[in-house]
Amino acid sequence: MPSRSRQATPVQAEFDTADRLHSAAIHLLRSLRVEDRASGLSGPRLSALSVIVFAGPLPMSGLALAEQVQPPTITKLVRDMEQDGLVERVRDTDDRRVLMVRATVRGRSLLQEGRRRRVVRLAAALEKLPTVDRKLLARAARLIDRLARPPGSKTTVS
Amino acid sequence: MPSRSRQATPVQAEFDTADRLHSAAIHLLRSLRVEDRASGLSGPRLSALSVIVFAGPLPMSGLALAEQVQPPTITKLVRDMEQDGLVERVRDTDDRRVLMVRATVRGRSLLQEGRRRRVVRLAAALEKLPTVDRKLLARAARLIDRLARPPGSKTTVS
DNA sequence: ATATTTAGTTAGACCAGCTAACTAATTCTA
DNA sequence: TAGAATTAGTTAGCTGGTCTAACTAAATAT
Repeated sequence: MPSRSRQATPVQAEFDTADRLHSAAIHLLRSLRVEDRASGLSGPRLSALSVIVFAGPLPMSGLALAEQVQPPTITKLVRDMEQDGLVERVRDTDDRRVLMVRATVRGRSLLQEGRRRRVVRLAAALEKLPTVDRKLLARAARLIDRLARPPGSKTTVS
Repeated sequence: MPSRSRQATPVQAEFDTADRLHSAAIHLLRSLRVEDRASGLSGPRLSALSVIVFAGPLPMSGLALAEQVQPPTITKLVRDMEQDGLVERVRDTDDRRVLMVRATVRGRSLLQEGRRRRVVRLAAALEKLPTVDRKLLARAARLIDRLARPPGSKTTVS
């Protein structure tokens, strides 16, 4: 629903792009959400689990940072995922305040499955696109992700 | 967190792009969410209000369609927005089952303000990008949005 | 005239996010 | 080294957005 540029001043152009990107992201995620219940892995879980699998084990705080959410959000997320047997929390022996989160075998395999499910529809749509468009989107995805982690995000994660 | 392609088979390539796009979208929205409370317009509200302003007045069902959510979601969203004086619901005189939603003056002006706030950080980041990248993202945004409305979405709504 | 369909709502559940206030462990400092 | 300050994480309690199932009311079709 963006693109209400009357006469695109330079600034207006970026603004429109930003707006369009924003609403595209909303719609994209909404359309993917359909697969959620099927796999038992929602977007946030999927995203967190992915970090845990590929960058873990890591402390709760590290996960919060990587996921750009507040600590309590992670507490709840990880607690629920632990209950579902996807991850485990292990007290760090050096610093006994920190809890390391690591994926279980089940978590690992569900991640593969869940990612597959969730993006499969998108991947299918992608396949129908001309090669140029696909390449464009591949580059765009990287750009967007960088854009979305602006100031001091030095997260190694992905 | 994507890009775990060992050897990119054709299918694998699309899968990776899809995955990356997915996680880019999550991160993008999270990073934008910071501005939410400031403007009082969350993502969904902003998106819906945008539809209402530029494609409205329109029936609840039309809004649900445009926003790709179930009717009850719209009921609540619009009810709350009405309470906040952003929109009004008017019973259609022809078909007295339908409720037309239209933006109030306040809604209109808050939309401008809200969009500005919410995407301003993104737009700023965009400005720092080389022109090629900006153009790429502008095209990508359109593509993504189309991708996200797959089968029979003939919504006129931008 | 009744049955069916359609538009929207209500009820009730769930998940994801937040802030504020807390506990426990660690580190700093006087 | 005792006490203060900091840091990691949790709990409690709120808001918002989403869903499905079951409903009401209006319109349409048989």
